[in-house]
Amino acid sequence: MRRQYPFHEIEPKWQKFWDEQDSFRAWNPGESVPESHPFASRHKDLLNTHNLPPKFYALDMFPYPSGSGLHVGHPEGYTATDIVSRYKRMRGFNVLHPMGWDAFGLPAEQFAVKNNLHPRVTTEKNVHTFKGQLKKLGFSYDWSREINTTDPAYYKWTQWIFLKLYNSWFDSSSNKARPIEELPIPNQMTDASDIQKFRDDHRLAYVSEAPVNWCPALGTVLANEEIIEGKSEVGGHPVERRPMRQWMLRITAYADRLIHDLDHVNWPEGIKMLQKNWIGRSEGAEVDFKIVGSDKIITVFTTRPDTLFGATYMVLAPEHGILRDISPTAYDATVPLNWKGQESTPQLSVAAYQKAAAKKSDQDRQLGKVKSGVFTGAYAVNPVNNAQIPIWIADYVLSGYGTGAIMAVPAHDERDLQFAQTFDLPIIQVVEPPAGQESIGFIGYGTAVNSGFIDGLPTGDAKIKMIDWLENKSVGRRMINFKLRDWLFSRQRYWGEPFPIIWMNERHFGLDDADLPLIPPDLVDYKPTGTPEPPLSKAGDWVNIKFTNPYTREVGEARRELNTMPQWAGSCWYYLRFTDASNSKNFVGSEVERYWMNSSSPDQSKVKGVDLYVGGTEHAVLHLLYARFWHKVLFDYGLVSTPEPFYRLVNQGLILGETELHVFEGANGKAISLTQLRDIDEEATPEGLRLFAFEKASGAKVIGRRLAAEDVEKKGEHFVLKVDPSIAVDGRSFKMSKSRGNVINPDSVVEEFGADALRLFEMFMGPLEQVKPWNTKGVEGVYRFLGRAWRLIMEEKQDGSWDVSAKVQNVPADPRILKILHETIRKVSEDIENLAFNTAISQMMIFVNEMTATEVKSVEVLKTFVQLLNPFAPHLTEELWEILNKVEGTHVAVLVYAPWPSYDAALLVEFEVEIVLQVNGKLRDKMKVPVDLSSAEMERLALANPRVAEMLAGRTPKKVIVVPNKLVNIVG
RNA sequence: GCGCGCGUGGUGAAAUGGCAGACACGCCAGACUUAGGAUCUGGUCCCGUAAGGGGUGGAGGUUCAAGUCCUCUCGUGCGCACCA
Repeated sequence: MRRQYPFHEIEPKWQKFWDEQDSFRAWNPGESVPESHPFASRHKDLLNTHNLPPKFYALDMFPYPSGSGLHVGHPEGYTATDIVSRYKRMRGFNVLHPMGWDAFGLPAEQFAVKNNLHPRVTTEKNVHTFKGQLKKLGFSYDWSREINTTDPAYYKWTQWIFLKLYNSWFDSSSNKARPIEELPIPNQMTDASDIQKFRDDHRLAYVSEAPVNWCPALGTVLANEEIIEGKSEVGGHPVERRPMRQWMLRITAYADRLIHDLDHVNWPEGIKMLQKNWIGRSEGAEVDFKIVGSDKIITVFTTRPDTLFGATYMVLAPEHGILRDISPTAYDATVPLNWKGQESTPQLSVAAYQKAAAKKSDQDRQLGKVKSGVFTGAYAVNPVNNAQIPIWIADYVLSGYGTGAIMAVPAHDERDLQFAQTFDLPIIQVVEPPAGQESIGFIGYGTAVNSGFIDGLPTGDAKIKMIDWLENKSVGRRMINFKLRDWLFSRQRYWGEPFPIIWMNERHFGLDDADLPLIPPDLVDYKPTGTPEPPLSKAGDWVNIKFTNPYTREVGEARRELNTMPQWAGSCWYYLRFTDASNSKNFVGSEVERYWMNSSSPDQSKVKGVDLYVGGTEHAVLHLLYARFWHKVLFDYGLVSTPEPFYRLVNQGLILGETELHVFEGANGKAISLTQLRDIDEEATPEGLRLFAFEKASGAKVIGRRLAAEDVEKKGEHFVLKVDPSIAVDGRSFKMSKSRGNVINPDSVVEEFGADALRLFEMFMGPLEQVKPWNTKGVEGVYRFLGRAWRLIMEEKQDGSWDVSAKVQNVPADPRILKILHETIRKVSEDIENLAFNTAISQMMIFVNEMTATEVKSVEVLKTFVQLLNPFAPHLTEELWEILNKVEGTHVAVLVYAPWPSYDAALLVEFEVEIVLQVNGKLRDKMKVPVDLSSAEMERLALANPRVAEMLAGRTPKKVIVVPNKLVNIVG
């Protein structure tokens, strides 16, 4: 296609200019701004008093620099924050808009292993590619603050924060993290090694031997959060449970705060909900059950203590530690008697069942399948009625939640009912449902029955009375439980932050801050070992060191921790580092942190944290939860000044591949033109047609093969399907993927249409938060719009070069145009604040359409319009700004720091408004009346209208509704 | 199964309870052109020659007035999934 305007010259020109001028530099408190910088001239007054203007922190989720380069999904969110950043800069804010690289992680290492390259090398290469691609899109990043999580100068502080966690315990009385030295030691504890162990058990970063998710294919353990349907999130490999010694972070201590503080941030409700569900708070009670013939007690957690009288058996998770103690006979041998004490067919031994359960993947343990379990031979005593109930083990009870044991109330729990029916266990109704509902299997709230002292109480009251009773008798207590588990924080990987931890005599010690960063050894072979032994074990010199025990001063052979941190570590605090990226003394300077993370202007008094954070929903739970957790620990120490990191969060919607047409036979469809499909042109090969036939649930007959070139006929300019005219065609969009062949490369879009068109299109597609398909024709549409805007000012000469149009003149604005201009100022300003970029662009299109039709074009008006368009299409507008300034004969200043236009409300006042006349709610006519006409007068005019009279057909109006300046509705 | 969101032209979408379909794609017609995958102008929800009527997944409801609010229902997307 012919170029609409010379973007190929304009874009590199201004990118170079911005680079050289350092236009987008954000200034920290205490920094001196060079007089030559446009920021200085814009904020002369403030800088004279050594003050900075109000800040605005617009943050993108920094990318993982993958080998395949930028994807069109990246620029979507980046453009949104860039528009806001440029807008805020013009509004006079000191804008922090940074970018960096989340460069540790599995894919980099896997790629490196496969191609026999060091991950550092491939990472550097990928970062270079990404950065080049981003620069070509004209984002206003302050590149002086670029950070990379794999840079020792950065991960030094990641390790430092880890040590903070390591050297802390959670004081539940003050609900805060405190230094481990302040942990109260039990009086009777005097032995130094006991004390050390006691402390180790309370650290926010601790070592656990619990069963973890081991992924043999990846050669590492994974966090619960990284497992989807029993498979690894990365690669989809099977995962098995096995006990391993791992580092955990005590995120559960913060569960309550992580829920509550969501009330104070401006996030999408859906994301708040996801986090709340993930944390999974539930209120209930713990109940202690005595075991018959033993002095042991089993504690269960229940949200329905009111159903305690209906507990007819108890179930323990297979991994429950008490099993060996309570069922010595049944543990290794089969139980000869069933739970009723009768002889029965032999069942598995407890040990055998445990073994079988451990092998099962999570998927095999899913709901809906037949429940399995074995009787342990032991009985527990129900504290409310002293009934002896059999104790079973079953894998439908999870070891990681609550106490790993439940009281089973089959009458009022779906799973317990299923289990009871399978094993013929008693079912006792204890809740009477509202009328008309089946009582057995009823799980809602009703009235207590067959329940002694709580009979007749509604469920809510019954719960309270039961808990009071339990607490009185010291056999139970009020309890809140969370689904959230502690965060498995170690990985058996090379390409991650090494732990600043040393092991000596089976004890771990944290490094001193002075020893950071701890840099990993340069291995020749950093491939996973295929066993739980991390790759770092291969670096003998690095691993084995002499160490002095800081407590005992004992010197000896020690070993470094061989695990590395997960990829999430670096992204947990990068937004803080951006505020002070080159600070070598601190993870971030406190004055700087306060400036950027807190409100600094009165009108933003509620804004705490990053002002705007835009990214994909894929991080709705993990990254955002982890980062909030770290932030809160830092907050407890006063190292950051806000309880939450991100004030306003927005999720951009996924961009799907271009719509594919799917064809059916037999339904009531018609042959359609295929020009919407870009790949069909004269050069198209049969393979090039992205056209598939597929089966539709409605039963339309399927063509059953991929369409070929023969199926398409050329009619004039268009291609038409040569299929039966009774064919139905359906359009569908899919996620972009290499295998589907529908990935759009931003580079090729920039090449063909320019960066401004790509930016504009991604914003024009629809609401930012919505999922939407790519459409190359749509890019052409906004590209044409930019061309029209360019041609408002420029004219093409015979030789193809451009010159200022003679229609552009130094004249006052036409009043009609002025009104549209001010409407556009208002609409664009409001829409940017609301991130409604699509409608802002629509308004600017309306303006350009109007302006195109005028003969003489006022420079002043055009300049204002160019300012409005600038955040969206920065290159084109800088060029036009320069040209218009020349025409006007004014001093050329960079548009980046030009003040944002304000609209004149007086110009928007209407003198006449169009009133809609309705009869019985139906539009019948319209009339023009002076603005703010009285209701009585409007009514009179409406009734006098001939169309209205006609529609009333002589009836007397029963009622007349008058909405001032809007409509009159006559009910007749 | 549970939770949340979304259903508007051929397509992407607009619409503080007040004229449904702004803006754009596509399509149709015209102008200018050696040419047009450039540009410009006009048209384009459905039925109807028209008057008029119908129309925001479906069925009800509230209201003078519903795409918008309520109830039910169907479809679809996302998330969680034996969490006691």
